[in-house]
Parts: sequence; structure tokens; C-alpha cells
Amino acid sequence: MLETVTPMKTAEAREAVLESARKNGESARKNETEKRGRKASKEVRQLQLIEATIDSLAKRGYSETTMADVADGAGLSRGIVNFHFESKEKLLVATLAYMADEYAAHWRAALTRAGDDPARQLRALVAADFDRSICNKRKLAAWCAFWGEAKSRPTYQALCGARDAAYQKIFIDLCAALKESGDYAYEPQVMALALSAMLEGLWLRLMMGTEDVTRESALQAANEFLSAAFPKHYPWASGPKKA
Amino acid sequence: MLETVTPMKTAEAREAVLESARKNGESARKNETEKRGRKASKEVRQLQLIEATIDSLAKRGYSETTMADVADGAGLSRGIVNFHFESKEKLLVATLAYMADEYAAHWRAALTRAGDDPARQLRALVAADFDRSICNKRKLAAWCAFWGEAKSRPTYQALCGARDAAYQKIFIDLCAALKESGDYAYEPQVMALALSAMLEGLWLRLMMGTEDVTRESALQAANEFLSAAFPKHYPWASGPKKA
DNA sequence: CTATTCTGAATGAATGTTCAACAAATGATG
DNA sequence: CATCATTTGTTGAACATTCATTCAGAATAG
Repeated sequence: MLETVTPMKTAEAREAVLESARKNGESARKNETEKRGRKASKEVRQLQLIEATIDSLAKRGYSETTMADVADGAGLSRGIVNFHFESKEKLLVATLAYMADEYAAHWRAALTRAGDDPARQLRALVAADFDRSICNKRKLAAWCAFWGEAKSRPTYQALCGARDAAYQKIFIDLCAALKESGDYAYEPQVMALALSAMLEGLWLRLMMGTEDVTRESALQAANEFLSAAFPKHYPWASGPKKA
Repeated sequence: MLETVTPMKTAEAREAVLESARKNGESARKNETEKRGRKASKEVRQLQLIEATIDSLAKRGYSETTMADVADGAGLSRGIVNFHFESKEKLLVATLAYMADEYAAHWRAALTRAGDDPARQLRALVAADFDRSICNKRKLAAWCAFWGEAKSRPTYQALCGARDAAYQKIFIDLCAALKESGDYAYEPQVMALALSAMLEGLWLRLMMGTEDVTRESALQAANEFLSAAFPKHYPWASGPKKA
């Protein structure tokens, strides 16, 4: 089941932010060895504000998310956001970029971990989409908030599309590889579209929270798709119904 | 290809509105034979404002849609919306309800037209999702705008879910029927979820307009899904690759 | 003439942004 | 080490703008 949408309480949020910021700070420190303390602090604040933004997007939605919400959510004063980010627009773009980076890093890691076998890689990619770390109500709600505005904002559209640029190519390549080894009839590009669209659609369903769709049942549906599309690579758990 | 997102020009909009309103007016007149002229006029205005709302949602997105936009788009004065609809919130709910009704009527008609064969019915439902009348950039953008706000608004959530309540049940029943006659291995409920999620995901992709996804290629992907999941009912156009 | 529909300016609330003052950390100097 | 200067980070009130809503009166239909 998805965890509750209730935003992380202040203490938890702080910890998560600091945790995340620490890693980030380290990598940044390697690149530029200067102003270390200050620089780190600045990044911590920005991440803190970005996390608060995600909270607000999840709780109130895009149109009701205000600068005051974000500042309050982070436990800081009203003018702070315009100091670290120039404007509300830039805060939101930074938030979306943060989520896109996180998402891309996540599936790339899963892909690497899966080794060289296309069938294992594809299964890993699909499973990665439903990991708790990125597939929770908070993040899904934030994603959907951006999707809703993407059509009328080229900047959002480009960042949401970060998911597709390389991602979609990987899917096509994997579908092509499986077709080769399994002698399937589909067109790789078309099957890849169907597959990735289903993943996004399942996210949407999870986000809506209607019906009784859970992370588990969504993953089950995705795997059933794999079994149907690539039966030789993903045999059915139980044989066909006989009576 | 999807038509341009440019909202219908005033003349076209008027015609479409009046056309649509005429039918609606007739059915309403059957129910309650009273205040005919006035009632009809009132409904025309409301539809006109709803159409203008969809235009604005598609062009500016949810968060940037203002009462002034809607009034201007309809070619009427500023205070008119609060006269016909009590508030902005109620206008938006009415708009969503209008789209949900239209969508439901559309797939029900397609289902009826398909006859009694489950395989034909399922194909008809899938194809109906990509009909020009409901699957165009304008409507898709409006749908997505509501999705983006649905999580934080129970009213929207319920109306978006109108799609799922009965719709999902039909899908499950059809998947069960095909499983019976085709001796497939999947679980009907799970396969129905995968299928309907893919349809929504394709809508999302179409709305985003990224890549080169068109109504045609989206429908092709959906049909390829059908062939993969129900090979005995939807044989591949061309046989498996042999070399 | 009466009821209904419509207009457009006025109003008030919400909210993004600015900014002057303040606090804290860093660096320089003796 | 102590002290001051400077840069950086933060605050909260003030400001300007946008926008939904209201409403008194005009226009129109019955």
C-alpha cells in the first residue's frame, strides 16, 4: 500500500533533507573546493525548500501552492524563497528538475545493477518504476501537478520529457533485443510506446488513489503485460486455465 | 495527427455550442416542459461558457485560467460567469462533469454499436478512446489539467473516477470473457488494469505532444497490446519475423 | 410592465516580490 | 586571542498586482 500523503513532519523532513544534502554536498565539494561551509549550507537550504515545495504540491496541488506555504512548510520566513530562488517560477522549475534528476538516476542505477541480459534489464526497469523511493503518493502527486501544467509551459514540458528522451530509447532497444531473441511479431518502437505508456498510466492510477490499486497490484499488472508481450522471456507464473 | 490546440474561433465555437446545446435542449425539454425559450437560452449560455473554459484550460492551463479569460473567450462580459455559475469552482466542476458525461456517452455508444462479441466490443472500446471527437489536444489538455488538481480536490477525483467506476468493470468483464474463450493465463482484473492504464498513459503522451506520438501511432500501440495479450482474438497483421 | 439576463466598474482578499534592517559567520588586523 | 569589518544569510512588514466576487443599473424578452 502507498504510504499516507501526509507530508513528512518537520523533524523527519529535516533529517531527510540533511541526509540528502550531505551526499550532494560531498559531491559538490569534490568539484569545487571553496567556500565549503557556506556552499553546503546554501545547498541544504535549497533542498529544504524544494522538499517543502513537493510537500505543498502533494497536499494542496499546483494552483494552491503559495510561497507562504513553502516557507511555512520549511519553517522559515516569507522572504526566504526569493532569496535562494529568484522567483516562484524558478523554484518550481528547480523542483521539477530535482525530481527528474532523481528519477533518471534511479532507473539508470537499476539498469546497471541488472547486468547485460535484456530480459533482466527490462524487468528491472519496470520494477524500478514502482520502488518506494520514487513511487509514493507524495512524489506521484507532485509529478501529476507538473503534468497538468506542462502543456502550457515549455519549460515543464522539456523537463517532464527528460524521462522520455533517453528512457524511451532504452525501451525501444530492449524491445528490439527481445524481439530478436524471442522471434516476436511486434514492432519494437510501437511495443515500447505501449509499455512506457502503461507505466505512466499506472502511476496516474496510483496517484488518483481510486479503486484499490496499490504499488503491488500495479507492478503485478506491469509484469502481466511483460508476460503477455514477451511470453518466452517472462513465462506465466501459473499455466493457462484448463477448465 | 492531432489538430492544432488553437481554440475554436468564435464562429466555430458558437456553432458547435449551439449544435450541442440544441440536442441537449431537446432532451431537457422532454423532461420538463416549462420555460422553454428561457431554459434553452440559459443552457446555451452555460455550454458556451463551458466550452470557453475548456479552451482556456487547454491554452493557459488550470492555474492560469481566470474568470476574465473565460468571459472574454465566450465574448461576454466579466460578471457573466458568476451569474450562470455561482463561482469559479462550480464552473470548473460543471466543465469536468460535462467532459465526463461526454466521454461516458461516447464509449457506451461505441460499445452498443459493437454488438455482442466480446472481442469486437473490446476493440471498439479501445478505438473509441482515440476518436477525434474526444481525443484532441484541446480536450486532452483539459483532462490533464483536472488530473493535476484531482488529488487535492475530492470533487474532481470523484468525477475523474466516473471513467473508472463502470468503465473498469466493463474491461474486467471483457477480459474475463476473452480469457474463457481463448484459454489465456492472465488474471482478468489485472489485465484490465494494465490495459486501461495504458490507454490513459497514451492519452498523457498525446497531450504532452513530445516525441512523434500521434493519434494513429497511439492506436497502433494499443492494438499491438491487444494482439500480445489476446493473440487468438487479435492475430498479428504480419507473421513473426522469420530471419 | 415585470421578470430575466447581462454589463462593467467597484471592492476586497490573496499573494508574489521587494527591501531595509538584523543576525551570524568569516576574514582581517592588531 | 580579541576586535572590528565585510560578506552572507534571514526576517517580516510594506507594496503592487492580480483576480474572484458583488451589485446597481441597463437592456431585453415575455
